[in-house]
Amino acid sequence: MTFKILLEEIYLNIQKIIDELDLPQISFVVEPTKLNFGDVTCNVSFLLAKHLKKKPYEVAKIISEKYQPYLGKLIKKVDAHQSGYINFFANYSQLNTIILKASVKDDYGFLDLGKKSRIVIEHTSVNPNKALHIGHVRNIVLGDTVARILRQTNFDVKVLNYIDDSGLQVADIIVGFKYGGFSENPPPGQKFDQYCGDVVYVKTTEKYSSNPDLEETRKKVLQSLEDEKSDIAKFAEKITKKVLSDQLKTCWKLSASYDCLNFESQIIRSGLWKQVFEKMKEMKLTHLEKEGKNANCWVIKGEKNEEDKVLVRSNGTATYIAKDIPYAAWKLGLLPDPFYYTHYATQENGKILWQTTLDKSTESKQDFTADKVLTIIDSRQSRLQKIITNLMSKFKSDEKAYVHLGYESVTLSSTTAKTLGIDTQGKTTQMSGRKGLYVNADSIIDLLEKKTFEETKKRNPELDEKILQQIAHDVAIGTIRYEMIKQDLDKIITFDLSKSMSLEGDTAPYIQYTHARASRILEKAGFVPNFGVSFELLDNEFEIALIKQIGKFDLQIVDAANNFSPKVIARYCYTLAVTFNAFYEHVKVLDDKNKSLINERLCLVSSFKSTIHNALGLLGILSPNMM
RNA sequence: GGGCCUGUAGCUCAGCUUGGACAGAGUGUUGGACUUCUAAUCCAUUGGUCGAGGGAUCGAAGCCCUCCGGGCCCGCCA
Repeated sequence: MTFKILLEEIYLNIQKIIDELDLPQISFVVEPTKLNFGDVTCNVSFLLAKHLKKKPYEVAKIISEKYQPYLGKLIKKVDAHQSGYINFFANYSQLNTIILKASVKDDYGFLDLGKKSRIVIEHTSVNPNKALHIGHVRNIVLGDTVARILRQTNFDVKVLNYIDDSGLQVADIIVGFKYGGFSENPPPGQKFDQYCGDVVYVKTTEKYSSNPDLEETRKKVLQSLEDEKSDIAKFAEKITKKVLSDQLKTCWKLSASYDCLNFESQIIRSGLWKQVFEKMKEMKLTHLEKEGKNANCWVIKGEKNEEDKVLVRSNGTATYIAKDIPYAAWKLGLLPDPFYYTHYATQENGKILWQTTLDKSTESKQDFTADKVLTIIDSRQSRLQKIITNLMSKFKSDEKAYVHLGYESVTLSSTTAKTLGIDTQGKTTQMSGRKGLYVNADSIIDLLEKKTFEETKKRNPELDEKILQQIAHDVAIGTIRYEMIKQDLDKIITFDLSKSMSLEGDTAPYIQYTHARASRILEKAGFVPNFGVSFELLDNEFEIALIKQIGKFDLQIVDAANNFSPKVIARYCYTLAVTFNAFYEHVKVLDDKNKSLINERLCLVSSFKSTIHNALGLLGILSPNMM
């Protein structure tokens, strides 16, 4: 029972008034006020003003008049404002108790939007030939956060990580190992994924321009990758699994987790493509081009002015997109599942991570398909994703079955590019794995951990090294996750090394710090606050403001879940933290002489603490008790 | 040439889905607050023709149209 209930009650009552007065049915909004005009506001009078040919204020007066009988327990006053808004004033002596008691329950912020329905999310999906860079981190954090929000709203979420282990980028490092003379062992101290990406991949791709033979070799390697019995394929499997294992360490460090790893090589060998291709032919979604530049190719017709997309080359081989289509169809459960599943690892949160296999002798069948699929890939792939979305909507007869959640990429600031040895003349620049121009995820985490360790030690010199390290880690991961999530998906993030080290203002540490402050108050109080009281003493502006914010948690979750917009939760966390800091500054909880008041305030602090903890948890950010 | 995204304070961004009450934050500037529940904090100060123009509306940062600036994508590569 929270703000949401308030809104719903007012909405229903206004609807009743509309019916009673026989007014036209319109879709009005009841929402929390942004400014200091009561607690809840409604725009119905603006909308009705048009139909009734009256001024909004006149309509507001009529409706607020009619609302009088509905006033009572939760709403004590309704006011028709000059501007035309109808403003409602909550009865805090009642609402306080309701919100505070609800907020400390385990299920606070758990909403049943999904009704346990299955949703599959794919994210991360990094080529297994290099270490993760800061751009991949945006994908991982976005995907993981959306998964957390959907779980919180009672969806049965399964997270997939697609491993493109048979693509060109993998072929590149195989060429490097087999024909470029690179050792299979990295120099001491270097992670294998970093060695593959920073050294083998970069140096091998450099050689192609001066060595055309090597490019021929790459083509042959690429072909051999598809044949599971070839030595190249076996070797590649060994290498990519090693890279993958290192990449996953980074993902786990970022608090991300998965349910299943899907290997592209197995999708190719499974024969799923043939089935989908036949289906597409039947449904006339692809056709064989007779003439023109795509003669003898199977193509998908472009919409309007868009180019046709080649599916099968004139030599009969399938193109890149022909690997993605069966995978998408498989995720939607449109094809019989050819895979078996083996245990890859048990993750830190206790969840088992499975991996696909084609080996029938292995243990089990699992189900990682759903009627609803969310694929998280950056918007540079929007065009391809749009083709797949269209196809899937026809297969599934559902426009929204397959959703591409796109986001803008992470670019490097010119100063950061310069530290990597590239002069971009003041402009930001796209990262490039091939050129070795990127900021490595592990190294940025390390830098942040070092910095947060120093900051924490400065404030808590008496603390044990291990505890300091744990706090530093939680704050560092919080910082990087928050930076990746706080802006909208369609905004480019310009990554700057020095700016990313900021721990003040609108950052995770700011928010985490409020949690530490609240913990300390509760600790110093020396007793567990008693919630069995009426909370009528909490009536100053800081207390009320804080209770109000706490009561808005579930509204934000609904918004975030419906729009796949984790930023909403990030903004909520920040606003809630700001409100708490104002309270902290102006209300000395433990100083008061009135014991009952201290108790009620401690309840409020406790309520805040658990709400901010839950809200940060949705972002995959932990809340230390000390900082 | 076509498609997608974007333009709000010096800088980085909310607000736009659902038009309505003085356009909000952070950072930066300048000044102030730690014998007090941790100053990773708070308070004050400074700062905006909401890219430009037009349209519909009683009313536009938001909706429609045109233009301008910036980014990304458009291979029988993956």
